[in-house]
Amino acid sequence: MNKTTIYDVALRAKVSLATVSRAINNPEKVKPDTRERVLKVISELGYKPNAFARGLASRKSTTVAVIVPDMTRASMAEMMNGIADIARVYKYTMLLYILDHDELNEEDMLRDIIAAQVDGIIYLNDEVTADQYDFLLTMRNEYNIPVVLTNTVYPDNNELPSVSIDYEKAAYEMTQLLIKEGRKNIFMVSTVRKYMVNDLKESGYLRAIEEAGLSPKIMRTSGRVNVNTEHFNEYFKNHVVDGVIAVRDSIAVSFMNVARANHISIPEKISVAGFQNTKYAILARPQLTCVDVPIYDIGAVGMRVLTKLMNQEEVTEKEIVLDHSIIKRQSTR
Amino acid sequence: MNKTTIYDVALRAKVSLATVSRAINNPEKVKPDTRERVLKVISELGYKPNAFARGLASRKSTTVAVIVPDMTRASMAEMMNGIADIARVYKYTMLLYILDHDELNEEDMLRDIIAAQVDGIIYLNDEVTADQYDFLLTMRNEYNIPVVLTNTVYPDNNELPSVSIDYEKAAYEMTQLLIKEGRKNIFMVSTVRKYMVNDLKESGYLRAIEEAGLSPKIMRTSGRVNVNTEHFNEYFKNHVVDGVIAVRDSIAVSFMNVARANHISIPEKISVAGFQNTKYAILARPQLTCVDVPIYDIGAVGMRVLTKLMNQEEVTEKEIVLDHSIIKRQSTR
DNA sequence: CTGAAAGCGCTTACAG
DNA sequence: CTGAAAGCGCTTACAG
Repeated sequence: MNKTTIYDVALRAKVSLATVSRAINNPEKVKPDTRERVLKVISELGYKPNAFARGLASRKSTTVAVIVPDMTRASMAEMMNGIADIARVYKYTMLLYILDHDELNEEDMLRDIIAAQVDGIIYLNDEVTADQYDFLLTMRNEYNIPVVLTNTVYPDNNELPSVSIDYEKAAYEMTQLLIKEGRKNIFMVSTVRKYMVNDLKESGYLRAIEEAGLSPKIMRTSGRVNVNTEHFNEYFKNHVVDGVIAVRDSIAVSFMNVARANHISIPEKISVAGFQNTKYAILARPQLTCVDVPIYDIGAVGMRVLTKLMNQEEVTEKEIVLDHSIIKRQSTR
Repeated sequence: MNKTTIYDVALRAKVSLATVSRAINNPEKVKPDTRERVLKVISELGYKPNAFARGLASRKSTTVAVIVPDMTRASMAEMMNGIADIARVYKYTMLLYILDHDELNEEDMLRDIIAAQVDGIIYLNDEVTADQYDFLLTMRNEYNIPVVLTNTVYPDNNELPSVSIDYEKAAYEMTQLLIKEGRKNIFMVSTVRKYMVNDLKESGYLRAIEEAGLSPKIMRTSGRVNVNTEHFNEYFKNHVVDGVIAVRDSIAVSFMNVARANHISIPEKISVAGFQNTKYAILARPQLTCVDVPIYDIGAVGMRVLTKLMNQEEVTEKEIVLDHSIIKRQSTR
């Protein structure tokens, strides 16, 4: 067990513990040769400052809270990788808070996070309710803890720094692509449950459709495969369709499955597109055309912005919009 | 900002800070009415003990390290949910350590984790190298930090508690299923990169094949779709095949895509099965028969075991094997 | 059942 | 550039 403490290092390096502390935290304040002597002892002893003592004394934790509302999102893992890689570079540890669906107790979480004394908060993915947004604002304004939103859409956000892509534009471009293919009856397949990010996709779709003088057709279904399969079967009996843009890859694939079961060939009869560029898109047949969201980068850039904020550096751009791209595959012509 | 401390509570409740501390940590040691008075003040003030001070004084952190070697695994998110739900119940906070692929610096991580003073460690998923295993043993034996492996296969493990399913048996059963369908040329499609969990699947496959007097055929390919598509095309030109069991759903789907491109009907000509029961399996056409791994439960049970160990409770079963099941869909007959 | 006091292992003004 | 000392906010023997 024999934990080595700062005293052990000081003793062996023949300096005071204050000097050891400085050698670690403010090396420039220590004379080069003593600094080296101290650092040598540190590595000999394998000394690592106790995080609690350090946090208590300095009021800094070099810890960030990663708040995840929904762990099952396909993009989660990839975004976490982006965050983790940057966190590693800047020596931050990640505290993971997965929101509980049953009872979102912001009050409790607030206290937990404050007790944990995190230096920053990064909020992942899509949905943030008004309550949650207020909670994040409280953290920032009253507790002075920097907050960054990554891949999170909040329409009235003009307070918190964010990193995302322009979903409205992406949907606009994708819709234009189908229009240029000559499609006239293009449906946007969105979700029954309301997601702000899907609202943006719908807006972009509507803008392109209206510009082209076509009539907008938005269908809302479930993300659950067995449910939406039924729904597609029923719905498209009575609707003419030659284009489908789904808000998620998996929904697009689900639609393609129904189309194939009904002997409707894709992309000959219907062009289909999705969002995200997941593995579903590549494994599907035909392979799915979709918007590629640079999810790793969103995480990495978000964490980088957070490190700047935690370090009191100036962040000029509040709302960072990364480039997306459209990946054309076999489901469109 | 005004952080409320234990002194504020003590003052207002007219007791010493020791009593406040006891009211929180050892309520039974405090007279009921003082206890209630203290707790009332605590909730009035919204007091939450500072985690650092607490950790420093008590040497306990109510924090567990969740070590994730590979975040991109499909099972990751679901297992995290299981862990998080139980962690929440027992009031543990999760520190997330995502291993760096480039340089697995166990030494550094060990120091980090020790510095963080976690009460327990949970190691997720599949691979653990000999070095990593040694590292975990060191944590347990020298630093006295309980460790639990979840869904992690280590052949020589007889030290660390683990929660998993019996992959050998699952593969054995799946192979038997295809044999009963009358398949004679059943391939196991495994990975080029060596994974211990896939070794187990191969063993189970071999056992069933040998029992049936058939000849074993193991093919190894890449998990990357574009690579294995090529590979499948090439390989099966020269091989007779009427059954395929892939070590992962996505590989099975990839194989089905190649089969369809070559106008080989599934399951008429070839039965195909996978492992995990991911969304790929359901979105594929035909829908994929596969082994269902109760991944949420593995996480939840693992965390539960860890709470017991951290709480010095006895854990009778060192190696917990949860039930799996085989989900028959359209890719087998 | 309760309080005074030591101590956990650091950081950081303050002197020098 | 370096050291002595206070203090961060708790827990926990030790008395009573």
